[in-house]
Amino acid sequence: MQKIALPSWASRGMVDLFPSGQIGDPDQNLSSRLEEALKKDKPMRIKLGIDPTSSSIHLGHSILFRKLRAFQDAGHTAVLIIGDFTARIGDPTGKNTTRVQLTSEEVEVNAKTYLQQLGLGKPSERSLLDFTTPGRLEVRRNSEWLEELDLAQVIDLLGTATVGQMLAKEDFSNRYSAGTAISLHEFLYPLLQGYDSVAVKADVELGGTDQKFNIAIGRDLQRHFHQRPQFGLLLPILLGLDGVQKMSKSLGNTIGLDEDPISMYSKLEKVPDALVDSYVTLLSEEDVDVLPLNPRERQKAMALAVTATRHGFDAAKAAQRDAAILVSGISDSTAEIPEVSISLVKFPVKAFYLISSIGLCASSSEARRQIAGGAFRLDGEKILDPNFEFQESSFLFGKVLQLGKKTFRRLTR
RNA sequence: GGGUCGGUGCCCGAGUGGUUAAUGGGGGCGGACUGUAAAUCCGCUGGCUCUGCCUACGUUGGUUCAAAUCCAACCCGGCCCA
Repeated sequence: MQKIALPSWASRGMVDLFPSGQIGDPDQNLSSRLEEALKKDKPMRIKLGIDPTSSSIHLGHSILFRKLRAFQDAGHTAVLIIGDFTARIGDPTGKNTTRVQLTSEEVEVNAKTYLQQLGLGKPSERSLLDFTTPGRLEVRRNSEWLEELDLAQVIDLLGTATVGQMLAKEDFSNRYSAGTAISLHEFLYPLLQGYDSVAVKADVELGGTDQKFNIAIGRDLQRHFHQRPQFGLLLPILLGLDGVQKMSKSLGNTIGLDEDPISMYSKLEKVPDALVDSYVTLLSEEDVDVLPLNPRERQKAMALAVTATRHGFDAAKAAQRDAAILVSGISDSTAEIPEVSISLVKFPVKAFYLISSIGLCASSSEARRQIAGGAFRLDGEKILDPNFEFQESSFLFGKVLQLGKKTFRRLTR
């Protein structure tokens, strides 16, 4: 049997696929399985687990969803697992005291926002996942089956893995040798995630490269429960805006999926050069070969392409134009700037208070500092006195308040 | 369970009775510079409609005119022993 190449929609951006054997066994070869599925008109089941501990999704998450969508568009079934059970237990990983102990209500709220961000209720061409075509999506919660496990079954699960295997996992071994605590139930996590694969009879599991271990455990468990083991398809972890660390909310280097076109575009266009190609491959439909060679132009083209996948080409183009205008320091009445209403602000108002009350600074103290540091402009003119009083709200209507080089708010009624 | 070391601001980490909102570094934010950025230099980095007032050094109590610093109990973690 000869090797069948993986279609490009599946291989784009992929960093690892296992097993990837080319021998006659279709269980060893995803290409054959995809063909087989089409021939028998039996869609493959593509698993992706999400952790509803926070409610907002950023571009880093989206690369997995984009891949999931590609499988959907090829006629397969996306099985989206909301890890509500695991989230409720709380992730004990952090050495700081903030244990995320979410109630089931909070998890539900997060899950709902999550699904909305993925495009629930939106037309499918603009949404991240296809929610509408019948048979293309299953949304499951792992409490469905994890809640049912009794101790005997848990012990059975624990018996499938060894301490040595667990300690071989990179983060466990790091923490072990660094002397930081590892709670026993953390060992259960990979097993529970693996059991999810059994429960939904996954054929493929998608994940970041850091998920290799957990996905492999899923294969072991499926074999243990006499199922056909899943494939693991790994995608890179997207690096964040700093270009060094992975994109993560806690590191503050993210771009939210929901961000308006301008801030999305302007964050993207100043991503480090080294990241540009990977952003294009992972976050857009564009082909890196057609990008301009000049690094600055290449960044812009990337920012445009990526923004377009979320907001459409026209909005992205407008954002590009507006971003250029804004950075030049001149406010232009046509520029699309996020608006903020000042109708609730009581006048007269001091500058620092106005700024903190519309949320441009986290606290009034910070607003004072930023003003003193020359960070604020109103219609291009620097505000230097935190205590400057604006007498009338009408004076501010339509004006643009600017923090630093990239944050803008148009003040409205 | 026993011994021992330790828990400081977003993170790391100084400080061992008295100008301490707490040295220093990282990160973040802002300013200058630049192809935006990076690098570099500079400033800021607890809160409060702020010439002042609050809250902060694991928790709770105690000693003292005065405590992150001393004492006690408790909680949490590392290591060694069981």
